[in-house]
Amino acid sequence: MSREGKVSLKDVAKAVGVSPALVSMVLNGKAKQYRIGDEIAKKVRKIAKEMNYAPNLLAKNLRSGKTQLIGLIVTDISNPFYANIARIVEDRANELNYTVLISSTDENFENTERLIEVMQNKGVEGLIVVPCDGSRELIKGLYESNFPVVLLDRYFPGIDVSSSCLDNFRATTLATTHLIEQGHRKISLIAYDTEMYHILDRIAGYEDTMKKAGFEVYIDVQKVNILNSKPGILDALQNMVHEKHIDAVIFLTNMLAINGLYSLNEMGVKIPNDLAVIGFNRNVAFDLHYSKITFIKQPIEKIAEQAINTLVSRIKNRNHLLKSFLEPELIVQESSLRAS
Amino acid sequence: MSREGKVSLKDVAKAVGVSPALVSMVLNGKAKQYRIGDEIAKKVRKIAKEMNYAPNLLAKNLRSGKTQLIGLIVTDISNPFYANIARIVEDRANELNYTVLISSTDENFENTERLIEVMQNKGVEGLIVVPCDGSRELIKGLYESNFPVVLLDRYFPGIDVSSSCLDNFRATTLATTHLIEQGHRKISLIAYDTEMYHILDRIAGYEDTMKKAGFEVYIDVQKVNILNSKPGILDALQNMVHEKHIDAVIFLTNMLAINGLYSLNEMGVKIPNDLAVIGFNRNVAFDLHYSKITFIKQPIEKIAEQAINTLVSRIKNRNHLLKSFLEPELIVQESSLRAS
DNA sequence: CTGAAAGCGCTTACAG
DNA sequence: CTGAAAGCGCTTACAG
Repeated sequence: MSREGKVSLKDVAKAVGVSPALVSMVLNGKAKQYRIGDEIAKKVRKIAKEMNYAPNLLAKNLRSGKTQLIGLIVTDISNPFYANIARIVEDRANELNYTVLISSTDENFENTERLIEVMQNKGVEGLIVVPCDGSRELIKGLYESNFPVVLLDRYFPGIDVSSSCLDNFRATTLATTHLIEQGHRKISLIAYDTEMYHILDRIAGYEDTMKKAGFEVYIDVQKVNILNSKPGILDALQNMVHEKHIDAVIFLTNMLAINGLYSLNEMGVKIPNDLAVIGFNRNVAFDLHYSKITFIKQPIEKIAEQAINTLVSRIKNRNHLLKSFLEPELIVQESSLRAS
Repeated sequence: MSREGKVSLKDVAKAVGVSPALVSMVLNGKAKQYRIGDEIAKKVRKIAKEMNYAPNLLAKNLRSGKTQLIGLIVTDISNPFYANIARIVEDRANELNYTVLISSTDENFENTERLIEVMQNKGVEGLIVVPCDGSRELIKGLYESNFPVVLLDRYFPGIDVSSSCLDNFRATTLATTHLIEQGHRKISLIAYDTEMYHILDRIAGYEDTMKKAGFEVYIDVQKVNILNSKPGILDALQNMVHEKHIDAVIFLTNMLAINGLYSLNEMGVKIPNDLAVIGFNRNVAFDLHYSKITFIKQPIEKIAEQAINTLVSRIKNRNHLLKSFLEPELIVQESSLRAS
């Protein structure tokens, strides 16, 4: 016996005095389909309940070839952004009768490769993946082997894999436009060094807006190492503030913003008088900052729900493809307002 | 076929020209035990690798009666504290060859009850649970049915269930002592309204320290509603500051501290000059605050590792019981220093 | 309308 | 040393 004291289908069948097959049919809601008598069906349900019968999902899944398992591979589940995503994916998956397996890659390609394999061995029917730098071909391979995948937060243009992301171009367009409207001219950007399109699009939205406004001469994008961003950010900010005398800075991720604010505090830069600041994603630290930080808000729930819904559709229908780019919102607080 | 294109044990056996049983034994490292020839064993391993064989875990687990699955039930996985815990449990569980299922209860008893049942139906071999108010008997029942459980972050005295928690009494003892040493006398506490012992112990540590120091007359514990703490905290703080003229306040959870800092900002209270403050758990907002917030640091990694290690020991050995209370650390920053 | 049989992919006694 | 058989708990054709 695999689970001590657990009642099996057979036990119920014996108690009712019918075959296990009949019990299985009734309990799976196929009584009608197999034209099983109402009386007997009712009796089966009643006794199953009394006996506290719960199906052994392992057996059920083995037999049906379905595991009702999906995998969520993020860069780091302890990052609040992904923790929020996980919570929503979890809740929605449960509604849809799926169980979620979660793992973290730490932005590492080998980990990503390994985790995908591990998850597949565990029988996941599909994956939601936050891909890291260099994983384009890996994801493409998954797609080509016809395995259901949905990318989350980041995407690759040119391959037919579904994705659920922010409209990153629009995000920085909103932010940059707002700063220009506030009278800022020398606006700078702190990004990290990557080939990933979510960041490239954010940079493009900024550059495009600056050029359209006629400020191309001030375009200044500084890229730092994501795995060790603190020193890079401090250097970049010192250069921007002391040498280039910029008016405003947009941080392209939450972590860059947080580390950037540390650096600005250290440098004694006053926000927004010395420098206007815009951050990315909500963070309690933004609201508790002496100058409440303006930030780009991602529609986290929509991104997560879109991802899980798309994945499940894809699992059920081999031809489903959906790339969605969801609308950001600029939450204007004190840090970006024109110095008075 | 349950997984398209997947090679099964049988396929490997056929390719090698032996029985499935033999392949199973070799691949499970039981070649020696069953005295299988070195040659043949090597050949099996080689061909299995070439064919990219990966066992169907569903079948394996069904047959062996083990799922290698454990459940982690927290109050909210999107809470950074639990997200951090989850990350560590996840990593450690993988090392031990277990897969983790995660769910959130939102501090709700019915959810807890339901999730425990759902997880058991999914075949988890044990559970790590953050119990909510009112779940004492539920946990006791689990224990009595001999199901492996380890409580995390919170515990119940008087029942023989393993737990991995902070030494909460010591946490507030450290904090209160520090404030007294800084010359504060009218020290107050913001707690939430609960019967749970992690909070009661924190209160006790404070009261005990205050009494020993001879300040019983100033003992002032304010309890707020955890599910809607903002208004309660504001009221409490206004009362404390304006009526009782306290010198210092300790917030008993991270969330209380964050919401408390909002309120203090609104009230225009200056930290630490008007009021000394100590928070709970690390939070970036503490370090970015205009007055860096002193806080009680939990040994998150130890708590998480202890929980998973204890659970796995318990799964393997029916008589294993371990209640651990781990050492807090007071990280002293500006917010608690004596007004100069 | 209902039962007996086969089989999902694996492992573990049991023979030899 | 190795193979054939049974069985984990379930579901799905197949009979009747």
